[in-house]
Amino acid sequence: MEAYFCAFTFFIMPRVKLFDENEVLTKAMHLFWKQGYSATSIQDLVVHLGINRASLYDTFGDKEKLFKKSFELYRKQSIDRVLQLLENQADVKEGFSELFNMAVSEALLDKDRKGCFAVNNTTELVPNDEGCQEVLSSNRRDFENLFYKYLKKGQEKGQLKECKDLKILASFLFIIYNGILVVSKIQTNKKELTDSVNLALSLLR
Amino acid sequence: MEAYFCAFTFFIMPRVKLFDENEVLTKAMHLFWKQGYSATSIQDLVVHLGINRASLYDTFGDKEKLFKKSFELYRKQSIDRVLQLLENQADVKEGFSELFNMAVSEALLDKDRKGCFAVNNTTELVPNDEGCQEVLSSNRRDFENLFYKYLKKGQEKGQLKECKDLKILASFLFIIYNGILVVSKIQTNKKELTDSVNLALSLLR
DNA sequence: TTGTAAACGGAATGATCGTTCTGGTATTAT
DNA sequence: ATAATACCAGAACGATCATTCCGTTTACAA
Repeated sequence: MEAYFCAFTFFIMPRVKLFDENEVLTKAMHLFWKQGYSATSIQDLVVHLGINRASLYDTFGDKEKLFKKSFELYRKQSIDRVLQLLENQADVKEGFSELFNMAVSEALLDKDRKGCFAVNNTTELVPNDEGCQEVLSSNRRDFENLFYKYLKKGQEKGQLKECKDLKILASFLFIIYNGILVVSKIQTNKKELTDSVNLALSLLR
Repeated sequence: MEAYFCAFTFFIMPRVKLFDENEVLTKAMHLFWKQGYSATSIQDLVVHLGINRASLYDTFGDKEKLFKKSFELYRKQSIDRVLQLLENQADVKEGFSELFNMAVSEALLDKDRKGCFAVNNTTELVPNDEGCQEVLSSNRRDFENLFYKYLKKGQEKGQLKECKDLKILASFLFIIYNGILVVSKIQTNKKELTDSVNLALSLLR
């Protein structure tokens, strides 16, 4: 009887997790996105995430680990969104037009002026954090590859008459995308932004 | 005699300043540029500037004032450099080519990967600091106006055959410039960067 | 009921933050 | 020599930082 009892104590599973880890991580993502790594304190996180300080450490390790997990979530979500947006648009030029104009619209609507987490991360952390550089390099590669495949598909459908090097075109579009994400944080005139975007898109012919 | 003495005590000028304020400010600029505002401590500054903690406060007020003065210095220097670079190049397209390629070269040479202080400042501070937004807006306007005047001059010399809206072209070039400054922090392949730059410049015709 | 672990509020840790203060030294015009 | 000031080294301030720990409550499977 005692042996029976001891054997089964290993399988006791008391109190399932109450808060949703992904939900909490999403909140952390938004706070880091808005404030950056250095300017966000654990106290900020405790208040904003709505979970206990100790639970935070138990679940995510430490501040840096939580930040990196938050950024990974952002990265995944943002590339998924872009992928979906482009896949839903059969015309190449129209696809990039939607992507860039969406970036502009969202930037101007966001009262927090968070910008793009990846860009923010690039400027805040790259000088000192080496591990971060790899993540951001992967991010750039992922976007450029995504752009490239989309361009290729459009080319095969005959939507690009001028025979440009699509690799170059993809990295050009990534540069433009980043430029838009930065400038739309300080330029609030939508027309000026969209005019510039359209000018850039005139290279897709 | 006593009256004579008292009158002249107003004109006693003991011990002239030993350190050069501009020299110290330049050092502060480089540190803030590299590390950002939040991640730079007063202790960092004391060590890096080589002046006493109290002298720092006597001379510059507080951390925020020192940061803003540092950024103003950067802003002035950077626009002066760009102005000079463009003025020394009679051909519009060649001028922007030099500007963008210089940005790429400098980014790849800088082992600190500091990027552009203005871009860093945009991403780090805009969400929370309102006074900073005005400075950055002025910065954008200054650059776009500078670009516009340079384009105008080129157009009058017949260097731009296609009749584009030069205001739009100027803000497009500012977006590209910002994009280059961000992407060159994580993209270390020079050829890919310059190829993209050249593609963007093909809009100048 | 009972054992187990999740989650909690909140205190405590030691380090570092920005800032101010103290006291002493160096320099300069009188 | 003297008065005035620039500059320094370093201590001290209270606040906040990231992190750990404690004691208690909660929920669930056995």
